[in-house]
Amino acid sequence: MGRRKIEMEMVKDSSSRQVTFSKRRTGLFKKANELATLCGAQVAIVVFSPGGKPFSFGHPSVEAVTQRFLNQDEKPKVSISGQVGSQQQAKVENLSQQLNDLLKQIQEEKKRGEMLDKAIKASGKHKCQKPVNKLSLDELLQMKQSMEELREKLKGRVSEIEASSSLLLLSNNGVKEADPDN
Amino acid sequence: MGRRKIEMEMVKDSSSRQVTFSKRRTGLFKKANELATLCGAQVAIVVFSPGGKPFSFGHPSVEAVTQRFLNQDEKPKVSISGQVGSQQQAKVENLSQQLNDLLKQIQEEKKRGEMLDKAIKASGKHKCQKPVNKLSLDELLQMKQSMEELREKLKGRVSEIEASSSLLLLSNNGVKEADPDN
DNA sequence: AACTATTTATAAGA
DNA sequence: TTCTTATAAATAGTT
Repeated sequence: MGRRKIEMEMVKDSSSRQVTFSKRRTGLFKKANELATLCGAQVAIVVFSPGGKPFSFGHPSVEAVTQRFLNQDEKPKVSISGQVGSQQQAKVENLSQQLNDLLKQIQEEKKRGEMLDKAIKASGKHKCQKPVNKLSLDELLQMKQSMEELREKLKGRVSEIEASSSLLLLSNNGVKEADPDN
Repeated sequence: MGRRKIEMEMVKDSSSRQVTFSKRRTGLFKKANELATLCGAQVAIVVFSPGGKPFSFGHPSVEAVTQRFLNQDEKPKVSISGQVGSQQQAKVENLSQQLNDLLKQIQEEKKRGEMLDKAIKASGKHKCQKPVNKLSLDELLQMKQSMEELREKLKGRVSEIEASSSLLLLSNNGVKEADPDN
């Protein structure tokens, strides 16, 4: 977005990279602030510069966003209890199992996709002797579209789940704002 | 940045606000990805939509960045029954890792889908009007159906996992004891 | 979900 | 670093 278009790869010169980082970090935080203001959304960002320095942005604050889940519904404070602990453990294990299942099913879809590829190549090889008719081509295109839609949905859902897990992690540890100038 | 300049205040119309959120969230994540790529920086973002849905972006992952962030200014953390707490944390981390892997596979799938697109267009160029042999056509139709069925299964499964995530969050909330601000 | 007219971000340069 | 400016990119309104 400047005098010239730049390749999307690591800026080689260390000094230039630092300049780019500063400019773009400012831009990113500005965008985040706009998103929060315009949409009433809550946003939390943590960034480490190439030099390893931490920066953060939060609206209303990094902490507020990470604590949101906990403040959502009031829960009676439960003291340390082996029983609660094992319930948690069971839930984590159950969650892991479901993720495994999901993984397997996605792999199955991958196989099917590969078979689809073969079918298409095969029909192409025969040239016009046994070519694909319009109907089957439409079917293929439909199939492709539905697959892409599925992937998009999955991607979105997984992001949401990831966010949940991350926030859980944060809430268990506590969060602290970093000084942007350090 | 569009047809007209807009005021930096909450978009009043709920529907428009949702559209604006989607567009800008996409833009924000793209900017974050560029920052990470160009500068070799680590970035983590968590956003709540006006509707309350969580979204996240992370490079290399939200977990990796948040962990680093939390670890840098290490605080003596009061743990209920220290052992259980760290076990839970380890499990959540592992869970997050699995989710990351899922994301990667989905992205790989997307690439494959793009190649499929090319293949379909290529076969379409031949303008072959003759139908494919019955066997392969049946195969294609079968494949399409099974894929659609799989799609439904996956959608249901993801919903279950989301529900489990919520339960997990709630259960952990009940056990939390240490002050998150420390 | 695409499409443009504009605005905004920013890569170079000073 | 900060400012300037030519250009690339994001996006508001529209379809």
